[in-house]
Parts: sequence; C-alpha cells; structure tokens
Amino acid sequence: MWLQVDPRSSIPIYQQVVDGVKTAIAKGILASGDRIPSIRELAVELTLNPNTVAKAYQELERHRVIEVVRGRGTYVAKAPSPPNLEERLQQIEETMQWLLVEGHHLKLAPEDLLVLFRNVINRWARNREEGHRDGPGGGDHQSDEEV
Amino acid sequence: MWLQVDPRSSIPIYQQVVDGVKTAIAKGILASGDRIPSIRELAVELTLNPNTVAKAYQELERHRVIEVVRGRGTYVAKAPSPPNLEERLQQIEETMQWLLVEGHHLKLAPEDLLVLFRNVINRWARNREEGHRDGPGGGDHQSDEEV
Amino acid sequence: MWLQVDPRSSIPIYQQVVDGVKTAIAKGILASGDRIPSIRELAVELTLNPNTVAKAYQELERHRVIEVVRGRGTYVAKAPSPPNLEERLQQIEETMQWLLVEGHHLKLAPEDLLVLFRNVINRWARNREEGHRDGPGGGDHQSDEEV
Amino acid sequence: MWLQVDPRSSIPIYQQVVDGVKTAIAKGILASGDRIPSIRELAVELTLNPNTVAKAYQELERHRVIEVVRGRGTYVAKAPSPPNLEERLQQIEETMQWLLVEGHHLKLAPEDLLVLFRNVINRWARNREEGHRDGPGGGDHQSDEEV
DNA sequence: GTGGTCTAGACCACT
DNA sequence: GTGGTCTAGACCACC
Repeated sequence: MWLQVDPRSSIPIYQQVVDGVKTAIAKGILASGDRIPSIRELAVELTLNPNTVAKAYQELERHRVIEVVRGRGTYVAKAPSPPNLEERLQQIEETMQWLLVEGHHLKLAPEDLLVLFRNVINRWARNREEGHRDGPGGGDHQSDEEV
Repeated sequence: MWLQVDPRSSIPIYQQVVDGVKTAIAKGILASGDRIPSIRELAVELTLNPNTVAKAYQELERHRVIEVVRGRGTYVAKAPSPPNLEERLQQIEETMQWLLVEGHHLKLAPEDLLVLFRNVINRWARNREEGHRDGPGGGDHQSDEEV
Repeated sequence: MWLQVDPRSSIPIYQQVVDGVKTAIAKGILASGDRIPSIRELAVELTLNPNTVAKAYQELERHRVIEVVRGRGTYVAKAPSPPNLEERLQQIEETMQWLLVEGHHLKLAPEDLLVLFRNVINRWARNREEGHRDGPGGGDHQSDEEV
Repeated sequence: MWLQVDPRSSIPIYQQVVDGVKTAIAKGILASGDRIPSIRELAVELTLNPNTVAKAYQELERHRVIEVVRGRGTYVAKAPSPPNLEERLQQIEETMQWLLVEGHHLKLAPEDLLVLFRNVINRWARNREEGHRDGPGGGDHQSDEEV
C-alpha cells in the first residue's frame, strides 16, 4: 500500500493521509486521472474511521489535488493548479529558515544543509524511478526518464 | 525585542517561544553565556501566561539550549551539544522531503527549490550580519529598534 | 449543444440540467412549443444516467417549464406560469441579500454590486441576441419575440 | 440572538451558521475585534452539536472572517481580506445570471430585477442602521454613517 | 476554560 | 455504490 499511517504520531491522522496522498502523487505512484480508494475502502484498509478519511479528502479537494465525482468516486486532479500560491510559497521559505536554525543547533552550516538537501533530492529521484516501475497498473505510465 | 509571538497562529505559543530563542541564537543575536529574560519578565514583556513561558524554557533546557541557574537567572548554554542528534537529523531529512512534495504540487522542481534555498541562505546571512552589528551587546536587553 | 454538465461540480447534475434548460429558455435558444430531447437521447448525449435526466425533467415539469406528452415527446411549456410565485420571489430577494453580504466581505458596496449587475445584464443581452441568430436547428423554430 | 438556524432547511446547518455570522458582520451587528460565542456556548444556544458549530467556525477561519485565539476564544477578524477573490467574484456573477434566468421564468425583465435589487438594498440599509443602534454593548460602535 | 482530533453510528442525496 | 452531514461522546493540547 502506498499509504501508511502512524496512529501514535503527534501529527493528526487526517494530516498524514493528506501528506501521504500528496507524496504518492509527487513520487509518481499516482498520476492525474487515477482513481484513489473510496473513503470507506481506505478507512477499512487503514482501520480508520471514515470521517477521518473524509476530512483528509475534503482538505485535498480544497487544495485542488483530487476531484470528487459524486456517486462514482474520487480521482487525482488533472491540472493541479494550487490556489493560494503566495501563502504556500511563503510557508516553504519559512520552513527553509527553520532548517537553518535547526541546523545551526546541530552544528550544521548552511553549506552542509545544502549538501544534505542534494543527497535527499538524489535519493528521492531514485525512489521516484522505482515508484514508476512497479507502480499500479503495470505499464500504464513510462519510467524512461534519466535521473 | 528579538522575540515576537502571534497569539492567532496555529503554532502553540510555547513553541513559538522555543523557536524564537533558537532563532535568536542561530542569528547571533544571543551568544553563549548571555542572560535571557526570566520567565516572569518575558511573560510581562509579551503579555503571556507565565506557565506558557515556563513550558518553553523547560523545552529549551531539555534540548540543552539554555541553562537555568537557580536563583541567578537563565543563560544561553555554553556548548549546545544536542542530545538526540540522530532523531533530529532524521527530522531534518523528513522536512526536506516535505519540501520536495510540496514543491512538486507548486510545480517547483528540485532544482528550483535548491535555488530558492540558496536565496534564503543568502538573505539569512545578511540578516545575521546585522544581528551581530546592532546585537544586544551593550546593556541588559536592547530595544532601540524602530517600531 | 445548448446544455453542458460538469460532473465534478458540487451542484447536483440533475440540478445543472434543470438550470441549463431554464437558461436556454431565458436566453431564447428554446421557445414555447419547442421539442426537447427525450430522456434517453439527452442521457446518451451527455453520458448521464437516464435516472438523473428523468429526475431533472420531473422537476422541470413540476415547475411547469416543460410538458411531457406521453408517447410523443417533451416540449417547452406554452405559458410558463409559475406555480408558487410568492415563494420564488422570496427566494430571489434572499439571493439578493446574499449578494450584499458576500459583497460586503469582498469590500463591494451595494452601489458596486448594482453596477456589476448592470454589466452582467448587458453581457446577457448581447449573448441572448447571438442565441437568437445562430439558434439550434437552423430555422426549425423561430423565437424572435420581444421580452 | 443575531443567529438563527432552521434544522429542517435543505441548507446544511453549518452553512447556515457560516452565512449567519457573515450576515451579522455585514449588517454591523458584529464589528472587527468583537468576541463571538465559543463553540460550546453557541452549540448550547442553538441546541446543536459542538462539532457542527466547530465545522462552521473552521470554515469562517479559512475565509479569514474570524480569528481563533487558542484557549481564549474566537474574534471577528481585523482585516477581513478574502483569499481567493477571483473565484468568489465569479461566483457572484454566476449568481446574478441565475437571477436573470429565474426572473425570466417569473416574467420579470432585467429592469424589474434592477428595481427589486434597489429595494432590497434600501431595506438592507435601514436594517443595518437599526443593527447599529441596538447592537450589543450599547454605544461601543457608532452608527452615524450615511446610508 | 478554549479549540482540535478521533471514533461510532446514523441518515440522506446523488448516481 | 458514492460522498455529505449530523449527533454523541470521548480524549487531548493549549492557555
């Protein structure tokens, strides 16, 4: 399963679901137009309350990440154009500043963090490739891009 | 004041205080051995509940960022050697992965994020320099900034 | 086609059909006595479940907007005299009040809304003219009445 | 009470609460910075489930209409600058078009609707004045603005 | 005290 | 079958 949840984490479960779906899309495991499990299916799969999953799905819909077709199911959105772009860009910069602060207290200079970030990116790219290869549905989406 | 708090933020106030102190240290505004305001002083200054400030200070002490000397006050720790390094390094990497996911949904490629990160670092370096220049070197706590 | 439906909208599809038919009539694309597609035809055309179309047609019939002639087809009603006029007038006024509230939060004064409404009316009138010119079917039914 | 709810309406209760708060603000009954009832208070007052009220409050917060201060209560936002302005403006125009369609079937020409709208505005202005006069707290906010 | 999250179980509208 | 809404009752973090 491309989605896992840790009920003991301090991060709300619904937020974990939101992040998990976003991650699966970013990794290429889910592609535009793919159907994702219904609320009830996912609730059974992860042994969660359907309401919890519903809350996550609503949040994802609000962010234009998925699209709900009443009575038929839920799908990964076609053109995931984010709404409040500025706000979220600012959040990204704040997170980067947090990295600098946290790094300083771990005695990591900005250059160290830059190197670390590069490593994370490379590892990510490799995983993404795998995600493409053994993704759902067999040969539905290619994986022939260079890394 | 080198510390500000937004009561309307979704981030807990005590967490904002923790982050604020860490940031001030990382920026060079506070240095090892500097005295920081007492719980009551800070509570008055920021109009917070003393319990809230106390909780933040506890957290900072647990992370070896500050040291409380009974009856004399609280000081920035000499050698802020982090305890649970492994755990926090992992958290940093997770945060970087989150940047990749969020960036993907904002149509920012890893390279874009790398550039963005570099910008943030540069801006940070500039601010840090200023922090050094007109830092709290003179009296108890400086407050001569324009408002 | 003078009717389009968005399955991803939060507005029920049957309601979209109802509104669509009413709009076509108001625009002059459909006129009194015109034949409209059968339930099955429309369902095929829009790839909808026939039940959904049937529900829409029922609603339209209840509002005296269309008339079903058993075995012969469905037609735009002659004298679309509304049944519950009071109720619907009240609904119109409520909608106008909603416009004022929503406008206030968008910093639009009532005068601004009035201007905006005038613009919408003008645009509407222009479209309506076009609807007249290149109406459906090419001369099958005239609809050059004044309103 | 400046908020009423009809449990038998087809409009979701939480939506009624959202609209009600917005209306109260637009009418001047609630002003920037005013405290609004806590979730539990309002739930008791309207005999609703707290979760229902919470959902409404979250929606209002997302629209920047209210601000939540943890542990202290909820307040009408200072600078209610709406986020997705374009989207909401478009919704307003669509609503105005709906008025034209609905008016046509009620045999109301656009000019009639314009007149009707003017009436609604005037009535609204009068009510707003009253709302100011016998608002909460007596003379806390003035009501001497032109109408 | 406040709001935030989660579960359980129910009913409804839509397709 | 799908998602949307509501209730009831519980636990938790924060202030």
